[in-house]
Amino acid sequence: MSTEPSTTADPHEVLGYLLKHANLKLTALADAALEPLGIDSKDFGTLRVLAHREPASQLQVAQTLGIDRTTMVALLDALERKGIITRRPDPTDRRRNVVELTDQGLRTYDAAQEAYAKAESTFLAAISPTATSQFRRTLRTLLTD
Amino acid sequence: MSTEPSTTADPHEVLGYLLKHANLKLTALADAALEPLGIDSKDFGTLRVLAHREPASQLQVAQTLGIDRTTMVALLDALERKGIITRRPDPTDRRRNVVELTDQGLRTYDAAQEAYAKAESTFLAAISPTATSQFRRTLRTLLTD
DNA sequence: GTCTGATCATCAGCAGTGCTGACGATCAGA
DNA sequence: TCTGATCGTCAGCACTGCTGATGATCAGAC
Repeated sequence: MSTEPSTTADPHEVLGYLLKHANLKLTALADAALEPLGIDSKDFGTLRVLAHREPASQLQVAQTLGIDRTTMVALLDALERKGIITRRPDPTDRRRNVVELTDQGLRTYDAAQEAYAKAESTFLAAISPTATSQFRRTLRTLLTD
Repeated sequence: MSTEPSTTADPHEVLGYLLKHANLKLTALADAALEPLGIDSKDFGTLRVLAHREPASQLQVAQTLGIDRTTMVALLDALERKGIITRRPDPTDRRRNVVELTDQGLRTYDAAQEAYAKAESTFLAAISPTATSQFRRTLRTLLTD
């Protein structure tokens, strides 16, 4: 049986391939949709975290996104240069930077949210709403395992 | 509505996050399972393509895997150094290299296939077989769109 | 035959990403 | 006041994937 593979004959059936390319496709769609706003899907992830939390430290944001704290630095540098976020020392713990959306950042986020939703719809256009929520639920289950 | 986001409040709900981390988790599991064999999940993809085709040119393999032809060079270099594949000029078109599994490569592939299947099962352990095939089908649909 | 344009594998170089390890500043507790 | 830990930052490394160039080769036009 192990020398007579059948179901794995098509590399396109392999989960790793499917996940990788699904991710690539969605990212490409999102990046294209967000490009007019001057941000990409990675930036958008950061904005989303900031928009839905109390002003957070850099580390908290990074951990929520699942990226390294050193990677977060450059990401925030770029967003700060664009006037989308601000950093200021946390008065209660001056080791920390409090990261917040600026007013402009909030406007950018609102526009970005629409753009991203559109990209996600495009990505999901081929499957039904039921299949979509099932898909999302499955992914969540696989991760929280 | 766009200023009152609800379903997107949790960054972990976002498709991009879910896909990325699902991919990361599966890759980590597969790499760990394949590590004793001296290969990783990327190498395994190459082996699978080679095992299920007529001896193919480098370009064909790269296109099947969806990676760049220049990336394929280094990948095959490593596999050749390990004695898993061979390259020889195609007699009918000497611009091409015919890439083939060696006998050792075939043995490695057989072992790798079992190891990878085990990793995939671990990854999918939390969902039912029905949900698994549904999941696979959905991914395929999203990509062939 | 001989050009011309295309194809293939390779290589150098570049950009993006993520990591480790170090640093200074700061905090919390002994 | 010490000691050890934490946070943000930075330099440096590794990995990946890309572009653009090169040399060898092929196929078709003439």
